[in-house]
Amino acid sequence: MLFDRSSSKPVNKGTILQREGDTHLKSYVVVKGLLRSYIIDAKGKEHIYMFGPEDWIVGDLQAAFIQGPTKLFVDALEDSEIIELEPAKEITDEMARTGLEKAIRRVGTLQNRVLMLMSATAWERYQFFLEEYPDLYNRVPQKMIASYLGITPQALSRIRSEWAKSIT
Amino acid sequence: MLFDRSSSKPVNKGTILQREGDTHLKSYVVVKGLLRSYIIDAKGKEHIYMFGPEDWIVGDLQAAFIQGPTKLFVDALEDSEIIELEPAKEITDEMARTGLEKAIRRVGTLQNRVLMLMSATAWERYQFFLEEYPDLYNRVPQKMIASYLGITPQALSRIRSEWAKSIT
DNA sequence: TGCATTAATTAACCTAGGTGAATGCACAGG
DNA sequence: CCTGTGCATTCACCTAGGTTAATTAATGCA
Repeated sequence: MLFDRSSSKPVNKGTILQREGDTHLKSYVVVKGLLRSYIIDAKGKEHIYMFGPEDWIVGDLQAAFIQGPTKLFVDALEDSEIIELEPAKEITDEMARTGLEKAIRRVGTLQNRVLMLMSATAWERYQFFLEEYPDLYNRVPQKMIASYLGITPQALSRIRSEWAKSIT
Repeated sequence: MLFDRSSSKPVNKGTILQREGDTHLKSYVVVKGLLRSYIIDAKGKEHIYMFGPEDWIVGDLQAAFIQGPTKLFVDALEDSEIIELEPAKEITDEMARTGLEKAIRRVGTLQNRVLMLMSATAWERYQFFLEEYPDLYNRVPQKMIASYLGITPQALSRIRSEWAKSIT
């Protein structure tokens, strides 16, 4: 899956690229840096849906495809370089093919995540994160890792300190 | 999304259509009846990944696409009529288009599920199930609903009895 | 450089939901 | 018609992780 890297544009850390309710959704190819997508639930709590380090594609595939409003926010956790993929009026055969591949890769990621969330303890979830995003554990604040795992920052801190003890 | 319903074949309740480790994976269009897919985790526990009532497509999209082995089992919870979609050697433009639509629909379902699993209490999960599969609550045993929600049958029983009390 | 804000840690306490075990039901097979 | 097996329910008990709050460590930012 190749993109024209010369057309990438810079976004500063903290920039919000997509908000809940937005339509005409783009997708974002991360050339450099780090994006994330997240929701804010009915109780006002933030839940990270996915991280987007280099080479990942971030966006709401589903809402973009059906041209409905999204529930997901997207913002930049680091100064980044991204390529914006415009929403298509007309889907070409070529687009369907590359889109299929992207969508299926996403299904795989989500499938693992669902199975993980249904069966894993907090400690196992942390292991899962370390495998899924090996280079992120010291790039993102722990409260965000916790949010991604569906646990509190305190619980994550506990896990890490027990783990540190266990290897002494 | 139309299929040739005349080519459907019957499967008996209890038939296992796909096992962990299988390759050359088919997808199954449910014409009538009910399938489910599930995993068995490292501790030997069964977790239902999705139900497949009428008009749903069941299978491991990801593993089928990359032609790897699956982690998912698929079996029939009722006597059913299904259409088997063979794994494709060559993906035509037409297949890419319909496949894209299926994959994206699946992404949407999984996205909701992830967000639900990360933020919802057992009671909220049950509500979610009732909305997602309105006609299934009295078609599948409660222990399977519990397995789908990621809670124990006892917890589901508690929820239901509290709910029954609350409407008295 | 200092001040203000946010992140991480730790500890005490609480609660939702898990575990194990007992009981009653339902229905499948002989 | 009986009997076994598995499902649902209920209860007592337990524990992982949530909550609240205080303390310290980082990280802006002026």
